[in-house]
Amino acid sequence: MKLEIAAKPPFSLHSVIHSHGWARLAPFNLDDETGEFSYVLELENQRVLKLIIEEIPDGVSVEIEDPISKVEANEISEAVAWMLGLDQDFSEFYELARGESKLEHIEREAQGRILRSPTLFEDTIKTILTTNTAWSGTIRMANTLVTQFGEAIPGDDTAKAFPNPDTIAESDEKTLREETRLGYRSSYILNLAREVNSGTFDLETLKDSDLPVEKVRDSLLSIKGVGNYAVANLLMLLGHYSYLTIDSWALKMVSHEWYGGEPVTPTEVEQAFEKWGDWKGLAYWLWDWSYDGE
DNA sequence: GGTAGACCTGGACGC
DNA sequence: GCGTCCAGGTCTACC
Repeated sequence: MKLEIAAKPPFSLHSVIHSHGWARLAPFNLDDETGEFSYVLELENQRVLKLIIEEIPDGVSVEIEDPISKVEANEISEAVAWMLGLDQDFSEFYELARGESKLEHIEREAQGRILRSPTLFEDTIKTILTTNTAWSGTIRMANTLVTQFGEAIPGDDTAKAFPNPDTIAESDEKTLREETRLGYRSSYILNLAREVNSGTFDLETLKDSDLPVEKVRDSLLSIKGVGNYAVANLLMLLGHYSYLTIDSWALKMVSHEWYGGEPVTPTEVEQAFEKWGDWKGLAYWLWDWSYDGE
């Protein structure tokens, strides 16, 4: 079974996949040898399917091994469209960026879309898993979480979906610490799963909320484990670019780019991108640093 | 409101 | 082998 989903041009699946590290976090999978890009999705009816996503002339195709119903096809199409930002329009940003040599590549390569998970719950957990750890640690923790708590495709225990809030909520901090090895993040993730599962916190409504970005930010900041860096990352995934994902890497890059290697503060990083207004988060993210950080 | 210090883990590094 | 440091931060107590 193969679905075809249109994307607003210009579009590049390669640019979405490489927009950040998410393609390396389970249940995404990017095969370095074949180039195959896939995601294991659990549908609302709890059916678990592997989606193989490829670029086609006007968008993407999604290959599913087994037959699916029309309702399931619609759910998959909506999920993939969200994950790849197929409806997103960056023409205003492209126009603004013309003439800036450090951003001259973005329109040519159709950059701007940032790969995201089907749910904000999954992206929030993954963002928490990026904090205060090496990237290899983030990959390990996400993989263990999926392996330990995710629903498998029938007959294939190696392919599992991202766990639902209820599955994690039923766990406990000891298990998350000692078996999933999430460290001090265990309590953050357990609290979030329990709040979402109980309905205390309706996280998913923030995906298409009419609230001002400041209100969305406040709501996300109320999550334990989500601070300034994490909230900026989540806002960027939601399509709000007025905050910068200032982490230790950003400080190093801006220091090298404009301050001759001298230490800089988060305020100075903000100032460096102030001219890009509501697009500054994306300008920072897509900036050609051409400095490898070594 | 600003800022030390603690926090899990695992890989890199020096000895 | 072993100890130390620290990585794509955040929270809390304290001032």
